[in-house]
Amino acid sequence: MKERSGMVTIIDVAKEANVSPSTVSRVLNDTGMISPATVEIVYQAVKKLGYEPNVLARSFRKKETRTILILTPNMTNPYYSNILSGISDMSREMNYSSFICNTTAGTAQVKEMLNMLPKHRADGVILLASEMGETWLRDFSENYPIVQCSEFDPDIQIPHVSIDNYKAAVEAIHYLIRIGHRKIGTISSTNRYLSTQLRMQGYKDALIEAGIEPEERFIANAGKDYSYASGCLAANQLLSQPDPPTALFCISDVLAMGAINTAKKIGLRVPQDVSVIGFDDVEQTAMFSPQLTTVAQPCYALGQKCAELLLKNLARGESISKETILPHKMVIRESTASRAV
Amino acid sequence: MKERSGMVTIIDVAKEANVSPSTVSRVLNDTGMISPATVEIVYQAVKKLGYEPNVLARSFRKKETRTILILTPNMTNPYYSNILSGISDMSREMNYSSFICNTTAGTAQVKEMLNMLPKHRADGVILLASEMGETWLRDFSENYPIVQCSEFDPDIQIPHVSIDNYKAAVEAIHYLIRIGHRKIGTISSTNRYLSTQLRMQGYKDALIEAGIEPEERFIANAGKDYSYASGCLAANQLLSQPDPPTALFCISDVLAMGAINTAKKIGLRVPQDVSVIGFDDVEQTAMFSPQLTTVAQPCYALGQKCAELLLKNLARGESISKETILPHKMVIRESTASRAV
DNA sequence: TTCCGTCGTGCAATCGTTTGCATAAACTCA
DNA sequence: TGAGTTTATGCAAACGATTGCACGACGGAA
Repeated sequence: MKERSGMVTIIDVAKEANVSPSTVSRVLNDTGMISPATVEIVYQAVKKLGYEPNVLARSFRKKETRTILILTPNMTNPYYSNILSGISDMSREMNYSSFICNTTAGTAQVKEMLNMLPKHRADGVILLASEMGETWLRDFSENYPIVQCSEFDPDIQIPHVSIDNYKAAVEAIHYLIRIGHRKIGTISSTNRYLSTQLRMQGYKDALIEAGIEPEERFIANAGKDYSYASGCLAANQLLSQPDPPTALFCISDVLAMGAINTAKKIGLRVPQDVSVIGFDDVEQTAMFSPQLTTVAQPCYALGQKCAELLLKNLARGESISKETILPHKMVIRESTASRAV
Repeated sequence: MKERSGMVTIIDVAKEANVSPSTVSRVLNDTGMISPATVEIVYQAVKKLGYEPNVLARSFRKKETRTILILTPNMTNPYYSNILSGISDMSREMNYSSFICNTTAGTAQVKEMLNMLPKHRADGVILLASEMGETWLRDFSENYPIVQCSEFDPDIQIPHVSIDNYKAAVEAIHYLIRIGHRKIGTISSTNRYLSTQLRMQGYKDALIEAGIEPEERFIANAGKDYSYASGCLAANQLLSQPDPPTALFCISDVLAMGAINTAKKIGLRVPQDVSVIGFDDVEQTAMFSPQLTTVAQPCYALGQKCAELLLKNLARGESISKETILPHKMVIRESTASRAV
């Protein structure tokens, strides 16, 4: 790699254009009044010298990085990667860059990464998937711009964007009941996400509302990781008991796929013997066979919205509304079938 | 959000510790000689005031951002997201941050993003999936540190990390031949990736080596996007002809899944009637049914290696070796079966 | 004691922009 | 024509860290 050709600064441009650095700066930033003639001259000098403003110097002076931090527990999971994609694209659209960081290691790592804000390495942060009970977050949010995506803690009023998980669950169960199911199980999780709690509540309430008493034996918990393997395990527990459920509401698509493959292994046909509903609607649900019936979350839009809220606050000082709910949608495909009542 | 409590600078720390700012700087950076006593005093002052160095000022002065740029055509595709994850984790380990940018819009967008380097917004760049023929890249690489992941152009000598695609394809075809297949088709793509070209060459050479003449009618091209839908289309073309192939070598797992589901739709059983091999070994291959036989790429490690090479160059001035090949691996699962000869 | 090398520290310049203030020129309007 | 206003520009001081250079103190060798 050859030595970078002597960096050209705003001073060089000023000299070339026979004006002061201030004027060049004003032209480039379109701030202050400058005559059209000068503008033209400056642009020509910029072009002639191939000047590129030093973002570092600019950021330093203006005390803004035009960069946001995104913390995600995982970036290979399609649910998160779609959100990340939404955030990322919207950021660029609004002339911001974004640092995406895995925080697999949990709270300690989150805290460590959040230090980027006091260090002036980022202007604001979007948190994906924070668990409940992190009260220290409130203090942090009083000092720095922050938006939470999908998950939040109702007791800690931090601006957040999500879907209505309770309603979504209720709708899913209603649908199963409507097509004739009475013995409806669920594969939930032991994590501390609000969404998990709300979906469980929706599941129970919808059953009760229909006059069906929720049964403990129809409820199974997958691991915190929402992994395929733990979906298999949970499904096995539910389906291999005597008088098993005829329908399963899973709180994620991956879990649902595990459930379906497990059902097949046990010798049950999906959807003829058991119906399965997933949650999220990640791409692979349509490639899976049978194609998954699921509750679709607008992941990409969720991400976009988070970025939009945060950046409008950063760039224009607009305050961030505490709660934004985006619409979900039941997508009925092949993994559910009606049952003669 | 309340006003950030008056930022504390290195000068405040210096005052508190009764030393000069230079000394504080030297303590914090562990550069130059300072007495243990002073070190102690400075650290106490830092702690007492809750001082966080202003990264912006530091970067500006040192002319380094400790940030790398990663350009990917897509971040939701699990193949890429695993690489990104590897890069990302390794960067953090080496105390660097990374900007991840989608460059869906193609070359123009790549060029635009690469401008972050002359603008001093990043110190180096990792390119995922560059197509061949981008000769302007050579000039760029002479001025800035750059590493290419997976794809590169042999005519443009830029440091790169990848697997041996030719050999991998040859192995896959050998395997199919060994288990009794003679009519072997391939689903390739019309993109301009070197990997595509090499895999095609490997496919043909392996057949010829085994005394089988490659037939045009056994070769189909999916779209440039490697999408599921285009995999379905290509498979349909291949399998619905008279005397169809008994095995399919697909250049990506998603394509393979499309092929398998299409085969099923046509009424062919996989693997009994037709064997299918994928490429990449993304997570979902194991959740798919039948589980996919495929050529595994070490995506995460690929990413790690790229980051390691780039960062060692950035941080320690080590030169980057032009070519790094990581091992691939055939993973035999359920989508292939031997055929009575 | 004198000389020299090493150690520990401070001074002040510097990095490239932005921006508050001052000012000169050009207009407006009575 | 002169006073007041607007327009266009330059000057110089920041921003917060790092770092080359200088200097005093100290220790050991001659």
